[in-house]
Amino acid sequence: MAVSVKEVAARAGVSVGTVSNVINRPDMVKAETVEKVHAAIDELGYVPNAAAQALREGQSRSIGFIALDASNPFFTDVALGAERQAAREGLSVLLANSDESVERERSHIELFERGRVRGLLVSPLVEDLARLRDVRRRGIPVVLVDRGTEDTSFASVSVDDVAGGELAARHLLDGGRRRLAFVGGPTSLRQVTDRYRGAAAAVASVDDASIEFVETMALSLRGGMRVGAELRPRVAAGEIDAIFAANDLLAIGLQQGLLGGDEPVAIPGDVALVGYDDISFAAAAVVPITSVRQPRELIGETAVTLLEELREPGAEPRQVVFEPELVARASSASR
Amino acid sequence: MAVSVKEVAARAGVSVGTVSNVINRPDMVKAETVEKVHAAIDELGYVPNAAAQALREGQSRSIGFIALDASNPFFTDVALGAERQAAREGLSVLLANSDESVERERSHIELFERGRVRGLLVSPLVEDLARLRDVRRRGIPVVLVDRGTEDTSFASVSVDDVAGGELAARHLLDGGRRRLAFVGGPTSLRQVTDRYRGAAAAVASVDDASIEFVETMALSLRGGMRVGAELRPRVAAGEIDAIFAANDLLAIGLQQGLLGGDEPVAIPGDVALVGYDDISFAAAAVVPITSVRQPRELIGETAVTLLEELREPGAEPRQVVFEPELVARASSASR
DNA sequence: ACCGGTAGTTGAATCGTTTCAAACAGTAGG
DNA sequence: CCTACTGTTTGAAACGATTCAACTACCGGT
Repeated sequence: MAVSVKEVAARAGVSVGTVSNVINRPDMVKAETVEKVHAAIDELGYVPNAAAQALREGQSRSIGFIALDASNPFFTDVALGAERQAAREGLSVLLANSDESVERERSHIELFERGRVRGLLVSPLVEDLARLRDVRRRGIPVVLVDRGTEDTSFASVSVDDVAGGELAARHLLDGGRRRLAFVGGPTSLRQVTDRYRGAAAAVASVDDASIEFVETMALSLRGGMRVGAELRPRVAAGEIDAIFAANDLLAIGLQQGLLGGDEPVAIPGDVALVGYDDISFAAAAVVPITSVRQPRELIGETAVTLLEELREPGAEPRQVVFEPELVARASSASR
Repeated sequence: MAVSVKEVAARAGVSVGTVSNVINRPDMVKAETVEKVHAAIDELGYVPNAAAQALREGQSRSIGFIALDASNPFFTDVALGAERQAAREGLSVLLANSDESVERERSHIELFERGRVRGLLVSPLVEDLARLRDVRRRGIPVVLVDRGTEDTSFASVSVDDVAGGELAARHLLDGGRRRLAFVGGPTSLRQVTDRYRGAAAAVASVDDASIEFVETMALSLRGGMRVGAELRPRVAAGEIDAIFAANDLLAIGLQQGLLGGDEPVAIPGDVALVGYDDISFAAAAVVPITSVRQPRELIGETAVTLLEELREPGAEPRQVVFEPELVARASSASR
């Protein structure tokens, strides 16, 4: 069905080797021949078969990117950065969505491994990195994205989530808040626990301040709305005067939950709100949301760079950590 | 480097054919042999090479999905639906982002064609479908997503954008608005022109109503903000009392532009706002945005189904058209 | 002892591309 | 006329999985 080098060769009246040379090293072929072959390629609509190339080369020209949640704009921006850098090196990025499901993460890893991708960027779901270690042992370089780890045998690009959590909590404390709630989950996500730890550290340094951990099932709009509605009476009762959400989707949902219903509370009047990631929708919310910004596209670019570094023989895996930055908006204004 | 059937065969003390049989038709192999082979597979960490399989089969188990803008939650939801349906059929979906760039669209089409994907779902950028016709001629089935076409030789899944535009405009007119503005662009996108046409038709049926086309560079938050700021004085001057945005990203940006600056206007007091797609952020905006809803995940699922249908010999390409639905929120309340 | 049949296993051929040693044609130098 | 060399082209081998005709071993029946 599909056109192969063989047909092109026959049409141009040369051998398959020559066709391949025309494509890959045209300067060692006579100009006249090059022309003949190109004519044949165009006439037949020849498109090289990537499967055959990958088989020959031992690996494909693609990088696999497994995101925690592709519907979170944070990850699409990271992916955009990765694509950009990959394009510069003549590679492409295939995006897969683990949707916070361990099972899907597993099946995507396998899919990419079967595809002999050139490398894997993973925003890993679980604390257990054993599976990724297996992948690496089989010769596929792995870079962890948005997640640092003590295991320095992995290359990683991350943002200091403990510092980010501290930044957020300190900002709330500086604004005069004392009864904080941290909303996030599942606790199996490192991002969630680190951000909480940072916030808790900041809170511990202030005498009369406290922080409470409110666990959610997922870092989603929906999850936030539910918790927001639950927390509303407690805010009204003065038990909570500030909420730090583990990401912006959650924060936006929380805001909806808090502002909805029969007896909405005021933001920032009754309660201050801080999110994380600074996705573009955070600024567009009912009350613009203060957020901890991460250099999203830079994270993606750097991940691809680290991946390419890993391929050099004897290369040491690097851990790159960026610093987060607080973007203050109306949702956390002092009272 | 990587482990192949050959090594597995050697380790298990059988031939390569037997290893393959164990994997693909275990019931014709002696139980004892199956066990031996599985042991070898586990010990060596064998992962089948998808490139070799694809080469042999003539095509891969993956479907390519080229989205107009992967950072638009609308498309990630469509992709989610597609993935779900694909998973049911044992396939996977590879996502690529054309970012409203014709050049990137072209390069992704080529990438997928090289990869001999099983089919292509495309949300096409340009009116010119010639390139897709070439792809199809080379034997790769194509389904157009979110875009109908007169060319009935293409299978497509779309939502009636003319009806959607009419729905939006009629809603605004019913609310007493008369001086409408349609904001969208580029005009090369069918979605944009169809939605405008529908709106214009509704406006034409009301005597003293008018509609104006305001063109933007892209359907993005940023583009909306810019136009919103530009339109603000004209709204204040009473020249415009309703805005229909070609999608929700634009609408959210517009809202920010209208509400910002020194002399913000009131929504829906001074101007009503309607968006399109009903992405989850629309409801979370400063003023919750009325929007025309499309069955996002269903679109994705249906696209995959149509693709599989196309593979059956002699199958006729189907055009599926869904009906849009208006979701009224605060941004378009009557005065 | 021979035939037919069943169950299990084998290994060569195939897919499309790239590589590389070898072949070839032509030219300059001796 | 031979040698050495350059520039160009060739065709077979290799990558890994699957398929399928051919083969082996064994059993039951005659």
